[in-house]
Amino acid sequence: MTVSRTINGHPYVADETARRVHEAIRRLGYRPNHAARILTGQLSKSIGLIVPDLADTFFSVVSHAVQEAAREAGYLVWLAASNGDPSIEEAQVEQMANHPVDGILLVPADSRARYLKAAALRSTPIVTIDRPIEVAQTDSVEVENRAGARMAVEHLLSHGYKRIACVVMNSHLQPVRERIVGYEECLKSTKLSRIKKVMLSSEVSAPKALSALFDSPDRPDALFTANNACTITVIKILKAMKIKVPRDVALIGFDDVDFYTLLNPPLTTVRQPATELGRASARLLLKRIRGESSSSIAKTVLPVTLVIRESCGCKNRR
Amino acid sequence: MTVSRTINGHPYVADETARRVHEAIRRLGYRPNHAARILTGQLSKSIGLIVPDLADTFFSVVSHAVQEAAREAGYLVWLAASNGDPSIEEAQVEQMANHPVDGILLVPADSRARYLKAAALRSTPIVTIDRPIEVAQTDSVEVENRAGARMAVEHLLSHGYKRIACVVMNSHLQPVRERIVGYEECLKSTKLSRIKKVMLSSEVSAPKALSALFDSPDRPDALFTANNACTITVIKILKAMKIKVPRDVALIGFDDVDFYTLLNPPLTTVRQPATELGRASARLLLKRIRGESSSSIAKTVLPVTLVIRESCGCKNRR
DNA sequence: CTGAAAGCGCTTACAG
DNA sequence: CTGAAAGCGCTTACAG
Repeated sequence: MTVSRTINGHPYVADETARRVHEAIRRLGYRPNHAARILTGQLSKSIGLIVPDLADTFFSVVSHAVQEAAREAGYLVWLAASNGDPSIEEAQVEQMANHPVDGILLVPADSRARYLKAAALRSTPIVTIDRPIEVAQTDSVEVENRAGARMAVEHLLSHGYKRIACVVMNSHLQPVRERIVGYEECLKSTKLSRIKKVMLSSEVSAPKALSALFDSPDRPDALFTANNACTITVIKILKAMKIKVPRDVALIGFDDVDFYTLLNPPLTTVRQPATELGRASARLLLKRIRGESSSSIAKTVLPVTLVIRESCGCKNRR
Repeated sequence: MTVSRTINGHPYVADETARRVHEAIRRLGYRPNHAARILTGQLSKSIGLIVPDLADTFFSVVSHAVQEAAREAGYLVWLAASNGDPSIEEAQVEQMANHPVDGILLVPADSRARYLKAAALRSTPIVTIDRPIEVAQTDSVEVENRAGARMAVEHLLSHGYKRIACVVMNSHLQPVRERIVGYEECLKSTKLSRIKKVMLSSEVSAPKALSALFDSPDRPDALFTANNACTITVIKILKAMKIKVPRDVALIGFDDVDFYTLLNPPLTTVRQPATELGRASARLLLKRIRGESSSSIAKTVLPVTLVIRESCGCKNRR
């Protein structure tokens, strides 16, 4: 008891006693057992983090930020990757909740997965990152996907491009759908360019889809690639097709990566604040855990910025 | 008690009883409390993973593989990043060990850090990834750094390059030091080229160091960049200095990244098996936890491969 | 200021 | 095959 009080810095421990306790702790190499603490109803001081793919640059940056914010608050983080499979994700949520963790940060593989409904109702608070859950209400942190897409398309329009196509992969993902809507809204409002969407279903079928696009009568003069995987695939294929950017076709991607500055031409992209996304979601979850946030759902939307480099044609213009 | 037996699949539970237990579990939404299990001396079925920087592609790929291997074995993983700071690392090792975890996977920020000596002696097994500890003995999984460097340098020599410089950042890291040794060994044995090492201490001072190198009388005709951060920095600077690769100087890097195929020219590099590194270390740790491995230290060294693309001059040659 | 008692939710070992 | 007892290492609440 006295040891417990000393360790936890409770008042009413005589200096001399505290000294002796510390001395004994040192001598015996005593370490408090965390599991026992949890069992008495203390917070576990741990949170879970589940992302689709940790090897993806975007998620690894988000994860790093989460981990850092957690550490600064004295929290440890459990990590899991779902590989985009909702059933793996469900099992991990379950395992984490039973451990128990104080809360879970989640990038859902599928924002409409059935299990999310029950999971959101459990006592373990959940905060979603990047992709809000569509079948239930939880705290969420996301990014201005629609506005970001509009910024990209408006920039292309300002260059005078007339036939702007939107190329996407993983179009089932909520943020990607939002970006498509942003693209459409923008073109509809200006009435300058026809809407043309190309869905790339896999890396294998992508070359065929793109060559069809470029062989069509209204061959695009600019592309908006709505997510990272897509941008990279498109760059590879354009290279193979010997289509030069921005001379033959301009390109703006969504989601920025350091490497893009090294490409030829350096890529113009809509930058998402990945680190801020991680930090903000961790902070929100910790607030929720501490019971500091109100009972209503908190929704944070972070701004994006257009990083202008050369693939949009900005250099040629001067 | 009967519930415990049923859940854990012990023998001697009447079918009818088991049925009733499962029914009750379902009805009440009962979840076993993991913390209580740990307290009775069960394995926690969790391991810790500490890397310097999760946002680094190499470590994020390793982490993804670790996480996957752990999940397949029914283990959960704690994640922490040290930001290269041994004192942060020490605190995380401590926190994980107290939790407790069954074992720790560690990429040490400094393989000579004092605290590692005591940490290696603790009952929680440690397996190092990429960087073996130099002040103590633990299981380790690493890569053929020396041989990899030799492969790179030999390839450059086979192109007829005479003045091959080795450029490094973070030369305090054990694997980087090994690669430098490999570079030196190779040049010494052939006696064709003088040893020339350039240490880049920071991104800020790097341009000056490189322009000094290229202005010197024995300006190099080929570069071996011994780690990823260095390769990227060098590419940026060469671009700014308008030095063309491989026309003006050939380049081979150590550590491969998907993006390198998109560069102009595509980069020739020594590829480390990052995923295999993660999987192998997780497997080794799990074996150690299960007491399956012998009491002696296990050291695994994984092979590397030279991925030949164009920055070494291979295309020009044909 | 210090300590004895009870309990967190499990499991092990023992009794029936 | 089933259950009562004791204990894992802590903390809370109570007594002194």
